[in-house]
Amino acid sequence: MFDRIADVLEFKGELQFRVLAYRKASRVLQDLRDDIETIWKEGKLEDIPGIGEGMAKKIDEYLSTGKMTKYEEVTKGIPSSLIDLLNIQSLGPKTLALAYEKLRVKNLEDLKRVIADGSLAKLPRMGDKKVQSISKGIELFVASHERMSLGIALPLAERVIEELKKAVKVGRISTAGSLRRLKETIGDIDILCEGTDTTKIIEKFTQLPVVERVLASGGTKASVIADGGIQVDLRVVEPASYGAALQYFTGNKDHNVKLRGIAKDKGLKINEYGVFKGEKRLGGKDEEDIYKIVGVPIMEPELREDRGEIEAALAGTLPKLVTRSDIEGDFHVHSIYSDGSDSLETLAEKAVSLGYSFIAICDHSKSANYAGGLSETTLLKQIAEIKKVNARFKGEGFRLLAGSEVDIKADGTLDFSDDILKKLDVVIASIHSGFKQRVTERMTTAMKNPYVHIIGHPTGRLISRREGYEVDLGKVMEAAGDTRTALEINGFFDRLDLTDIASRKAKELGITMAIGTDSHNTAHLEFMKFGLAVARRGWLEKKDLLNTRKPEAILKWLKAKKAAS
DNA sequence: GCCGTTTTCGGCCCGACTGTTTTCAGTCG
Repeated sequence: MFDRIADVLEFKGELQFRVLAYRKASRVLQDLRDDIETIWKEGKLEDIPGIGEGMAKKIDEYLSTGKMTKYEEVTKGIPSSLIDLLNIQSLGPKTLALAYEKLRVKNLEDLKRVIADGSLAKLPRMGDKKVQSISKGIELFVASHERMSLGIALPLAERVIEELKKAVKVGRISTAGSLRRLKETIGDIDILCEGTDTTKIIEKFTQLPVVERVLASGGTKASVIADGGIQVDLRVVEPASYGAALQYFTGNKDHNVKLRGIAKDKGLKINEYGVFKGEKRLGGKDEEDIYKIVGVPIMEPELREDRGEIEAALAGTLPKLVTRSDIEGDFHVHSIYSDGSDSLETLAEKAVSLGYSFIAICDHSKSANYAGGLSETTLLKQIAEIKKVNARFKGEGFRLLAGSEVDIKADGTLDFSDDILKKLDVVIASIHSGFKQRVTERMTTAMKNPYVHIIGHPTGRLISRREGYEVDLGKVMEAAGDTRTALEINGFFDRLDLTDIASRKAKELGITMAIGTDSHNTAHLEFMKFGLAVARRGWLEKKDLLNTRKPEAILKWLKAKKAAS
């Protein structure tokens, strides 16, 4: 609602700072790790940075009565079909207001009409070229205005960088923006590169094979649409400014605003070319320069979301984030026994090549007909084969863990009996059906079972496809703490579940987490990088993840639950 | 609309590109 208010106020020409205040309020509420109702009941709304007296009153009114007077006042008489048009590139609030006032444009159809009949181009400060770029914006708007998942964007960005390196000589080159922060979804791909012959680099970039269409192209930057309809922005800077530009374009916006504010208080100015005192550039070649000069310890890109990382840096309490080299293995791997496509041996070989000391084979359980779930008999057969494979890999310091991804059925019971479960090294319990049926209760019951070690994909969301279960994550986390059950960070890029914010909350509650890639073939094992991205964005350290321990220590940890119950 | 402790009023990050202008407004990130 706050976001919508911001949109409408902007459309109405309201003071920009007020608009920004609403946008910021919207963002901090979305970033909350605790339930807003809990904070509200404790009377601590105004403790949230960005929420002042005015916003708190509006939240209070909404939570008390279910309506918000300000929202109704602001949006009164403004059709939502009109405000939706602000998502069209090159069409901003000023132009839209003009079209609304002069030409009574109220929706996409109207807009298309005034473009076709030439009346939009005749308005003041409008012309054919402007209308043309709005037309292009409409095409993009209609085709896809959804963010793409990290799992799609990252390989595409890597491809663009490879092509660019082949086409022209460049210096340092990196992804920037939300992609460098490894956010779960990406709006557009930002690439930054270092070079002296900027004109040539820009020119070659716009001619790459992957480029479908050029949106804009200037002396230092260009925007194109690449295969698949995603926008790619390239920015070229000279070596002395590369670090400053990398810092600047990595963001996020609120992080940068805060850092610049700190710089400003010290009489310094940060822009994408460096840190300046008056006219004098104090640094900018490397990203570290910027933070160092401003007096804020540098932090990893994944943390730069203005979620308290600058404050933590200043207080010396930044987390030492878990890294890829800390990871000993993967907890969630499917094999050819259920709906995976590779054998136990092939999976083991790949895992060894990744430097792992274990992977847990967790195929589906018997009720999962859709995924070739294993019967008790087949599961026992699989356990026997795992033992054989382990004998082969013994000398390499690697072992398969025998596991199962056991369904929590719609009636709340588990798909295998305890007699079966206790034969396994590791048990993941997951919900695959009955998404709206007492999900929280079913999960907490499953956690009370001493043989259940991990809850798989705890919210069930599929990025941009499915909302997830009706689950009270707060209660699930409480139960995870009480029963000493781990929660999964599912690294399959469509899931990324738990999310970064939920993972951080779980960490704060002292809950251990386990990354599982939900692999269905050897290539999927690489999705560990996405699970790791979530963990790092959730401020997780080595100790917070079960994956960072050796198999013997893991088995000890897993068995301890049974011993304690 | 938020925020601060040198301020409860007056700030609020900064610059590139485009197009319509002939000095700048609008949009974007």
